[in-house]
Amino acid sequence: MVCTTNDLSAWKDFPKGLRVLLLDEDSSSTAEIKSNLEAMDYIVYTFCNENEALSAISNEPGNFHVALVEVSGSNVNGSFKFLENAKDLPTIMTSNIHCLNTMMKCIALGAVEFLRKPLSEDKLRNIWQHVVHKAFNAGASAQSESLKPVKDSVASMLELKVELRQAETEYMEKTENVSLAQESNEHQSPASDKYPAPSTPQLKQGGRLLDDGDCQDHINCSIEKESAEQEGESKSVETTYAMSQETLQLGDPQSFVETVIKEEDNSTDGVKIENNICPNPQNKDGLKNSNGGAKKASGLHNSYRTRANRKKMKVDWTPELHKKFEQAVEKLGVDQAIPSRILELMKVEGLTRHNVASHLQKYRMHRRHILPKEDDRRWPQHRDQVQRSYYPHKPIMAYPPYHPNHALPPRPVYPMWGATGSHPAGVHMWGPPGYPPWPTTESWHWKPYPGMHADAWGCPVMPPHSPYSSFPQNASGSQSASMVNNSCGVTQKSFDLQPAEEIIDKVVKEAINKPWLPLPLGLKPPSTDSVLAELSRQGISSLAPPH
DNA sequence: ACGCTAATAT
DNA sequence: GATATTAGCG
Repeated sequence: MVCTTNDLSAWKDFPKGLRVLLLDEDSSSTAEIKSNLEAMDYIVYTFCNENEALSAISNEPGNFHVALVEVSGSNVNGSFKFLENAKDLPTIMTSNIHCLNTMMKCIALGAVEFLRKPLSEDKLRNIWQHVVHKAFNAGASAQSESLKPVKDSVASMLELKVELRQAETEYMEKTENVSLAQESNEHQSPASDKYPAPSTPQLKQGGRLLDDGDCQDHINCSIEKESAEQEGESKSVETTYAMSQETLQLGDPQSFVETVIKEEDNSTDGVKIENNICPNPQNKDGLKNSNGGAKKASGLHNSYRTRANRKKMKVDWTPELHKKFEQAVEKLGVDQAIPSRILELMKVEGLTRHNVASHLQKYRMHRRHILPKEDDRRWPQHRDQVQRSYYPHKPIMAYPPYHPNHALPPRPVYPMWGATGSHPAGVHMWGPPGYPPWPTTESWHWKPYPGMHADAWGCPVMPPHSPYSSFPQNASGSQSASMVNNSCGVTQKSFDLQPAEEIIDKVVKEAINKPWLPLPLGLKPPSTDSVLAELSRQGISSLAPPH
């Protein structure tokens, strides 16, 4: 075809000579773009309607490397038609209109990028990237003759670079770029062609997520699978996750959540390279979920490369990721929340149980250490009756599940995870500014019983004066129990019956074994005073710090 | 195997 | 110092 080995040798100054199909109905802008591109040594072929362009493609397949297509208001369908019929050609859409839906549709139809007009020189200059990406990431079917030379050429360039770098470094693993080249040769999946350039072939993701209809996340950077973590050196097949067309729903742009995992790469001098990619901050508008207005950062992720080394990945617990974590925990109930189940519920590709366990550990620590203080601080009058109200412990206490619609106390002061307000700019993971990072409004259910909304909570209402004998809802008379039952209309047989000894044992035991959990009703943690009193009774007058 | 905690690393 | 990973134990 047009790309021959001669071209290859001529491509020392790549991307010079790359052939651009320019489809634009507006002749003046066409001329401008053309001249700009030509100034950059691209070879430009212009067309003013899609049929012409398409026939040019079909007549001379492989003649073009990349297409630049205008999406005009008047002929949107023409653009789409082109897209659909030129799947083998990396196609960049350009437009004055930047309607998110249109953009989405273009991308969904296979466009590699959507550029807003006016097309700056920078934008134009870089269009070759899509050609290279295609050359390396497209399936064999799409490996047209025009791409092959590109690939070879680029590969050889990269190899050159590798040698140079190796010369100046002591030890270094095979450069990712090389493995990239090799991998794309070996692991190409047939279905992996014609995806947006920045994204690499993806795993399809099955099933829906949490029942609130939340979105699917993809970790867009390669992580090793959990199965690989126990086995020694099995070269784990790297997978890079990106948006899949199956999950793409045109009318539902908010269903993309940004989830980023940083990959750390201790290369030569120990400089950390973060492969943190989220290049398209495009749609911030109207990203409200119907079920609660959760804001979603969205973005198509440019997974830049596919790598095959076994470096440890660092999971970046973005707000989105954490939110899923939190939702999983909520769904399970704090006490039932164990790493494996959370992992299951989160349905995040690539996340390992270890990651979740680690996060869970922190989460619990946070709850354990910060919350009681918060509680105290907010209701000092009940200092020695710290009541932890969120306790959906089904088996024993039969608390009602989390109710998403309950009213929140106005301007609640939620506990912060990290230092109080001393987070620099890195708060990105802890939610929108002004909000405390971890506990989102949905997840923290601190209801002082004085003003508690029993309707929403169902029943963990306890008279402020209730004695701290066990099970005040029974001990203090059936009155409170029945009142509660009446008021919330929930039948709670367990409250009507005198708890069996074993139940009490179980509760107490559990309270002891799982200190991070809220205490069941009627149990209270020892007050500071009583602890001190007991200590002094035992002859201990001062406390050594916990460590 | 799994969950949890503590130690370790970044 | 905060946060994620790893190791070790039950």
